[in-house]
Amino acid sequence: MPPTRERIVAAARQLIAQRGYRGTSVGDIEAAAGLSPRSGALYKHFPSKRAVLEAVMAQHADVVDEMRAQIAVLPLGDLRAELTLIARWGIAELRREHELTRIVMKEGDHFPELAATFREAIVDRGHRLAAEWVESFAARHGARVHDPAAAGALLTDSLVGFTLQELLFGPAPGGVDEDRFVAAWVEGALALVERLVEQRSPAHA
Amino acid sequence: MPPTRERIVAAARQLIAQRGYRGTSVGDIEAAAGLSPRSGALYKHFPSKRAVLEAVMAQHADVVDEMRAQIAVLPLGDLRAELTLIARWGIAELRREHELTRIVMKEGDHFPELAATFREAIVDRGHRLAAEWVESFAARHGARVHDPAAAGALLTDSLVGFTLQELLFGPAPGGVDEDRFVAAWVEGALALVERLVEQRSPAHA
Amino acid sequence: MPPTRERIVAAARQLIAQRGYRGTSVGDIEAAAGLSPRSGALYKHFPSKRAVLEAVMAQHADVVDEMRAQIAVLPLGDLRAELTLIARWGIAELRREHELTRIVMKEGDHFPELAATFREAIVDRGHRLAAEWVESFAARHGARVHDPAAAGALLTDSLVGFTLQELLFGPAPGGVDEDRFVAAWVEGALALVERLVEQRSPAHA
Amino acid sequence: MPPTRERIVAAARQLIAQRGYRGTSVGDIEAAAGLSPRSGALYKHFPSKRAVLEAVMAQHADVVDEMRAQIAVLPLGDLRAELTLIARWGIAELRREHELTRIVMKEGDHFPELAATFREAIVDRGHRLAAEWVESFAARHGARVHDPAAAGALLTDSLVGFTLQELLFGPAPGGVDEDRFVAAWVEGALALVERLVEQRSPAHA
DNA sequence: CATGAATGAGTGTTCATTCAT
DNA sequence: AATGAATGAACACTCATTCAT
Repeated sequence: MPPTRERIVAAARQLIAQRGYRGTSVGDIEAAAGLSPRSGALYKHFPSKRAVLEAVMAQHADVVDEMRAQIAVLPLGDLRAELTLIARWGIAELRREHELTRIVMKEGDHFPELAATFREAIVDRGHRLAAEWVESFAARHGARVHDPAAAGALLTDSLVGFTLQELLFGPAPGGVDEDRFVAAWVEGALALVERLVEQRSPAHA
Repeated sequence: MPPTRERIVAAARQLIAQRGYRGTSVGDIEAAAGLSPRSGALYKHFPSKRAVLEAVMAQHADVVDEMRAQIAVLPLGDLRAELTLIARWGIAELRREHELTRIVMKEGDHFPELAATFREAIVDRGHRLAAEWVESFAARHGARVHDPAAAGALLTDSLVGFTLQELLFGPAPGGVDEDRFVAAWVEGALALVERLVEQRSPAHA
Repeated sequence: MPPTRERIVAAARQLIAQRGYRGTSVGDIEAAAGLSPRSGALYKHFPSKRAVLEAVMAQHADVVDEMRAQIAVLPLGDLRAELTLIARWGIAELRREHELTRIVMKEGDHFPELAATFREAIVDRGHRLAAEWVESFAARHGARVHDPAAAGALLTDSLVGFTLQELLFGPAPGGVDEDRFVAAWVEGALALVERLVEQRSPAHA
Repeated sequence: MPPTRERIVAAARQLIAQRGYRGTSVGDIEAAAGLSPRSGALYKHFPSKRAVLEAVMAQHADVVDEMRAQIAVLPLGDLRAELTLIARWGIAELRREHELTRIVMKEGDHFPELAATFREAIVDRGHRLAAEWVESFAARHGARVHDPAAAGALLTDSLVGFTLQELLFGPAPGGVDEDRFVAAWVEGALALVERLVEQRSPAHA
């Protein structure tokens, strides 16, 4: 059994993601961590309820570091295959952060540093990665793109939008599932980058 | 001054969007509605706190109906102009629902009917509108599209993703603003639908 | 329809007997009196909730006066028949006062004058009547009784005990019903007064 | 100092007997139990206010068991002495249950199980004991009684009536005190059982 | 390190009462 | 005379936090 402190953090992350910060009582966390509920045992490990939430967010930095490592390994072969991989990987990553995302959605207003951390670690990084990919693609075709950041944001935000809706509402009954969405996204991405390269390369020449 | 009941609903919408349902006390709502706080005056107009939240969500149906009306008036001329208008209008609509969206993000878990209503009224409708637009565009070019629903979801979700991030984190400092995002979106949409039409149209063969 | 004031008193008596004073809200009384609940309409007729209770008790004096009149009419024939009549009439009277009795049981602590009034009007009167009957019976047999008040109390309190239990617990399932209780009471009363007369008359002679 | 739980039960019994269930606030009970009022400390020991009332009634089962033990020890010598003892003991027992009785009178409507428990534990038991006594008395004289249950109810209910009036109104000023009432009761009981035996015994024929 | 008891502030809700209409 | 809205004080109950053991 992991040490009590870690059990508390894990329990808190799960509960807060489900019920929100105010909706989760210290007693709930204690119970879920295997302590006797309402005993105050949590306070041997954290000075306050809020400190537990901060620990939950802090724990998150590690996760983000893992992500960075994985990204380097992306294969470069068939363009369509590459884009499909990117899309799937992005969705998977966002899903892995469901709980943290939920917490940010629920408590971001009250814990702005928390929201800021999350944005830098996940969102901004995603935008930057996508922008870099667009630029590198253009470079591979000897072209330059007018606004690669915007293109990156577009590619990223559509994945984010899809995932957040799934998170908020569950899978749509009769809606577009991941496979179809990814297929559409790949087609759109392909169309976009090819058009960007076409548009700009003649002008540049 | 609008009648008390309406003031209560307005106050509740704002407060709950900011602080969440549990974070907003009946006394807070009363105070914000110009009643004396902790007086229980709210209960002359609603049987419970929860009923206030339901009224907040109900109020929303009207908004959606307005949307439908506006959409019919969309001009059909220059394609790029049309898409720009669609994007701007979609973002504006989603922004208009910021508060409701916030409430759904914070309380969707606890009030599933609320989330379901929101999904049907806003998200699903958006998807359907976009899918219809794609199909009508293809029809205008005598073509058919493989998976118009997926294309519609893609177009919609990217706007949703953009707006939700803005909502969650505020405007990104040094990030992509609405103008640039819309420009990228229009380009992407254009590229996508043209490619879809080419791929599928018999003319292509 | 009787005037509002009377409807309020009637409604209050019933409700307070059922639910107690604190368990009955002004709104309940208003509703039961045909006024719109929680409107405060009661206060056009009474200065306070407590004043309503006082009016309920005051109304009671009339009832007691009726009792006095009936008692004179008691027939004097067969002794067993006479006692049976007394028992049945006593039980009936106590039952007629069920609601007031309930109120006294529930609220007597808080409204001592109310309890005192009730005692004088019902209990003490019963005791006195019974004592007088015992004495007159002894006189009819040319005897005197040692403690007619105690004998009267005994005869009265057994009826009271029977009725109060019925009131508190409802009719006992498989218990002794009114007919059997009255039969036993008559037998007991007969045995008692005959013994009292025997005991004392020889000593007196 | 007895443990907190017991102090709460004791305080609750007293307060509820005086003021009724609704008239007694959790804060009142806490204060009377030596806890800080309105602190919610009671909820460490009971899940709800109602549970406290139930504990008060449950406590009562022990008392009844004691009664049964005492009754077995009743001496069998002089009949008049035996009856006097029975009467005094019965009155004493009923007085010991004054608080519980008050609670049943005030709250029996709202807590029917409570009233039912009380009835079975106290009233029905009393009736049965008295009926058995009458039968055993008749048996001692080789006779049988027509309706021993009714006779038992008569003997019991007169004691109950006496005690309830005392409870409701306090000792009557200038009324019949316990000594005189008991004397009358013994005389009545004696007269009754002797008459029942005469009536029914074959010796009478 | 863990527990049970305690505390005081707070929550949603009810209610007697007042007042303008 | 009756109503609907408003008020402030109460109530049952919850919770974050502290402390002695």
